[in-house]
Amino acid sequence: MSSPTHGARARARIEVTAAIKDEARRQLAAEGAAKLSLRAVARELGMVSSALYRYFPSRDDLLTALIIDAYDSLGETVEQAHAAAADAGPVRRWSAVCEAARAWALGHPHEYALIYGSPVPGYAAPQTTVPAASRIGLVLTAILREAHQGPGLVTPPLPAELRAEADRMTADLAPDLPPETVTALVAAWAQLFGLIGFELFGQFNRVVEDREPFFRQAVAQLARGVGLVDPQHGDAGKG
Amino acid sequence: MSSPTHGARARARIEVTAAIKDEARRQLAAEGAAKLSLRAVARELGMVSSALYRYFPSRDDLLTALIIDAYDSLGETVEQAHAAAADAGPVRRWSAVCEAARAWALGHPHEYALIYGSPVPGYAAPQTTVPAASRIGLVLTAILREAHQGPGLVTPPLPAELRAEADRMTADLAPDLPPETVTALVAAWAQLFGLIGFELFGQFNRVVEDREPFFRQAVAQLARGVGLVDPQHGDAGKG
DNA sequence: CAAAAAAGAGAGCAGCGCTCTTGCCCTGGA
DNA sequence: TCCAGGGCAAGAGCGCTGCTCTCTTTTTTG
Repeated sequence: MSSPTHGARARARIEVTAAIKDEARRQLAAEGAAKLSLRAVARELGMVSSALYRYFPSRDDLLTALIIDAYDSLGETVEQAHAAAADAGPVRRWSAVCEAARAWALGHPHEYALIYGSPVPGYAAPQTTVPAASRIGLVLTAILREAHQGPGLVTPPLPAELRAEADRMTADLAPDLPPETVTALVAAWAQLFGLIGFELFGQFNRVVEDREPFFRQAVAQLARGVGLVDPQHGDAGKG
Repeated sequence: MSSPTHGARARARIEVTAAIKDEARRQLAAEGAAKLSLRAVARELGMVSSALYRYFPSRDDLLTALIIDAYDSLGETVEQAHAAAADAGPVRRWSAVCEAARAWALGHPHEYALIYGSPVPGYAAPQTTVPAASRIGLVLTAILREAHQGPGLVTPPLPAELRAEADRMTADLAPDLPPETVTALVAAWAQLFGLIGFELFGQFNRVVEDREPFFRQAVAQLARGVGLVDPQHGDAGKG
C-alpha cells in the first residue's frame, strides 16, 4: 500500500484470484459444484494444481468465495429489480423482486444450488456469507416497511405459542414492523425459495409446464400472505 | 423361482443387497450423499469394492435405490400420519401431514437432502422414482378432495393467463377438484418443502429459533391458502 | 546488490469410481 | 454321481481427485 511495486504484486494477485473464480464459475455452470475440480481449474488456467493453493487454501475456501459471490449476484439483481419498480405499488414491487429472484435462479442454476441447495456435509458456511445472504431479505423487508407506513398491512393474528418467538424475530429483523408481519415475511421468504427450488430441481417436471404464470400467481398469493393489499390490481396506487 | 435352491441364492442376494443399502444409508447419515463411497461401503461389509458392482451397476444406481427408499419412507410416514388423524377435520389432517413431513425430514436430514436437495449434476432421477415421490402429493390431494366433497373450499379466482395451465394440471392430477384448488395445492406443496428445506439447510439459523410453533403457524396459513376453512379452530367438524 | 518474501513447478500420498480378468464354488441337468 | 455353466468374489490397474512437501524461479524490499 505504501509503494507502487507492492501495488503491482497485489494487483496481479487480485487478477489471478479473479481468473480462478471465473474459471471455477465456468466449471460450476458446466458440471456443478460436486464436480468442481481444482486440477481442472488449474489446467484450464495453464498453471499447476499446487499453485492454486497460494490463492485458496482449500477447495472449500474456493467454494466459500463462490458462495459469497453468488449471494451478492442475487442480491444485486433483486435490489436492481426493486429500484426499477420504485414507482409501483408494494404488491408490484414484491412481485418484481420475487420474479427477479426466480429469473436469476433460472439463469444461474448451479450457483443457486450452491447457496440454496443441500449443504456439503462437514462444510459450514462461514459467518462471512451472512451479509451477502441477507440482501434479498432486506429488500423484502423494505417493501413491507413502506407498505406498513403507507396503505397498511393486513395480517392474521398470532397464536399464543408463537408470541415470544415472533417478538424475538421482530426485534432482530425489523423492530418497526408488527410481529405478525415479520412472522409472515419469514415464512414467505422460505416459501418463495420453495417455489424456485422445486422448479429448478425438477420437482415440477411433468407437473407444472407453463411455469411463468404459475409462479406469478403463487407470488401474488404470497404477497397476500404477508398482508400486502392490492389497490386496483397492483397499479401504482402510491404516487 | 422354480426350485428352492435357486431361491436360496436369490434370498442371499436380497440379503446382501439390503446390507449394502443399510450400510450406504449409515454412511449417508454420517457423511452425506456427496461422500458416499462404494469402497467404504465394501470395506465396512468385509467385501472388495468390485464385488459391489454385482449388486449395483454403478454408484448412481445405488443412489437411485436409496432415493426410492427415502421417498417411500417419507410417503409411508405421512400416510400413517394422515390415517392417524382420520377422525379430525381437514385442517387438522393437513397440519398433521405437514408436521409429519417436517418430522421425517428432521429425523433423516441426509435422505431429505437426497430427494429434495440439489440434484447431482449429470444424474437424472429415473422414472422409477416417480410413484414413490408422488405419495405425499396424493395424501395432500386426498385431504382436499374430502374437503371439497364436504365443507367446501374457498379459493381465489385464477388470472386469465393461468387458465390453460391450471386446467391441464387439474386434468393430470385431480380432475374432480376445481382448477383453482389444484393450482393452489401445487404451490403449497412447493412452499411446504421450502419451509422444511430452509430449516434443514440452515437458512433459519440465527433467524428462527423456536421452529415448531413457527412451522405450525406457517402450515396453518398454507392450509388457508389452499382453501381449507377451519370450523372452530380445526376441531373435528366433519362429524 | 543481496536478503527476503512470494509464487510456480513437480513429485508424491492416499483416496476415489470403475473396468477387466481370473478363478472359485454353487447349482441344475444328464 | 459327475460335470458344464454361471453367479460371484478377488485383485490388478486406469485415470482421476484434494492436498502436501520440496525445490526453483521471480519479484519485492532494505
